[in-house]
Amino acid sequence: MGYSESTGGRKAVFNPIANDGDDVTFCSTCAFGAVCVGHGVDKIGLNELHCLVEHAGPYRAGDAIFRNGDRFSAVYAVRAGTVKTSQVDREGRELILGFHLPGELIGLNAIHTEIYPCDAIALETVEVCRFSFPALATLATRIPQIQKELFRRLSKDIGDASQRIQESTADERLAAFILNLSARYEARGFAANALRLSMPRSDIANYLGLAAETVSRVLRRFQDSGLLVVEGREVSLRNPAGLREVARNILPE
Amino acid sequence: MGYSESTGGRKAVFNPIANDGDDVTFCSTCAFGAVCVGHGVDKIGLNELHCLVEHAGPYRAGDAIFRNGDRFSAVYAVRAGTVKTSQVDREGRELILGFHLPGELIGLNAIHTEIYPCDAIALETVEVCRFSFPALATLATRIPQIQKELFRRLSKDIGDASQRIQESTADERLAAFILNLSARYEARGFAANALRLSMPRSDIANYLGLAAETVSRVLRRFQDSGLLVVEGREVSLRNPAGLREVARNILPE
DNA sequence: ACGGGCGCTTGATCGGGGTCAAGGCGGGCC
DNA sequence: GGCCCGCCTTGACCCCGATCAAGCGCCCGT
Repeated sequence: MGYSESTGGRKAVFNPIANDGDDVTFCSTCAFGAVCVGHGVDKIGLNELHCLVEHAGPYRAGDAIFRNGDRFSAVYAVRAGTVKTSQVDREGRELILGFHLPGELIGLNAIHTEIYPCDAIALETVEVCRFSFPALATLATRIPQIQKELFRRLSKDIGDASQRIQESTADERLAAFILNLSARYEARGFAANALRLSMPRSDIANYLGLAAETVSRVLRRFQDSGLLVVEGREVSLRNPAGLREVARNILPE
Repeated sequence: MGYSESTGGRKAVFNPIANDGDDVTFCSTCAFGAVCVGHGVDKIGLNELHCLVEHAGPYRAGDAIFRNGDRFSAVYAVRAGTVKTSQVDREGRELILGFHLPGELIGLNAIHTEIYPCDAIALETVEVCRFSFPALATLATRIPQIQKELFRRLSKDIGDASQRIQESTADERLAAFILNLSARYEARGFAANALRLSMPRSDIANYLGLAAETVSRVLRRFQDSGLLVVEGREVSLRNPAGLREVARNILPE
């Protein structure tokens, strides 16, 4: 609600670069919204982040934010839309690393080699915030809360990737995937029980290590047993507790 | 060579805490050896790291360096021996996250929650260096090379975990596993073509998402086709190029 | 309105590897 | 020294999900 109402103030901002909204609106869905507002970064820190960020986009579905092999220079926070990151192995097969919603950071896996190890592709209309990494790292030395938040996000990505390795059945994986998306949408203020998949079945299958046909069949079985209703890419959760039961084996202890 | 000869100077060191060797020897196999010696940290930075580190161990096989659920307070660099990190899901099944050789950092995946999400268990006699994380983070704000090295290691862990997700056959996984171990041993100055597995087959199987029986069978097949020779936990690579060929599908592009 | 293509679904078959079962071997402890 | 237990191996069987194949429906462009 505050979002649409605040558009009237869009031009009365102090931020000289990414001034498409006032500071609260600008960061409310942004990667650093939490750290700025919630983790003790003061007005000055917020200001400095705003000076650092560059708003980029919109990208259309299929456009690349960065590409495998590009020289690493920045991390990006998704601001709107969904981004998929993926690699291609030497057989030409795609391996999808993740689907990234607004507020999530991409490019962190490139720090180590200074080369992006994956493509970042818009799945729908996408806007991002670009943070020059050298500048961000320098800022992190001056503002410990920003350093801490970077450490946190890197650490979380390790845990998330580890979680995906777990042995499990197609049912467990798909249930966990839907629940995970649902939770992330909910955390962003969307309905928890109705979500729109922004990627084709084949991408879901690839991400989960399944065949597209299996995704289709399992979704149908979930629907037949009343767990959810699927209509194209729209999914309505009808029995979240039941889904959680199906996924329970691979949810964190 | 310089190692055994330097023992004569063991007591003539400036480091007040972890003074079991001179500075070069102490760090030569340590997580921060590279950053101290190779990435531009000067004498002062090295000194500061030395003041921060606490040498711990020896741990015997089966001992825990830390446990799932423990409050996160420090990261550890393996100094000697091999450490496995593993989680237990709610069905009681183990999920092995990694095997960590000397010079590798463990505990980075706990930053995010401030709770260790896994057990760290010694597979043989192990010594570690403990770095209080708050102190390390503070030091990182003052010494950018240390901050950078932490970012790098976190980033690398993300990439490593992502790599493991890839669909692949038992043969590919096992070949890649052996080659990976071989390369890591070689980078630490050990023979590349003769290595000792420090974990039981069941742990290898768990780590690779296979059954122990499959590991056994595939190793036998590799041996029958002349790729390597297995004798208990001793593995001799006889045809590394052939192994690389088997693993090629899942090696980075 | 129509054609075409891509994404999705559903069915049929097949195979890699998990599981169950039964030894063999080796090392530690009394 | 001998026993025992845990690790490893080998064999037989079977199941989940991949693959192959066919058809459907929706959207998009002309």
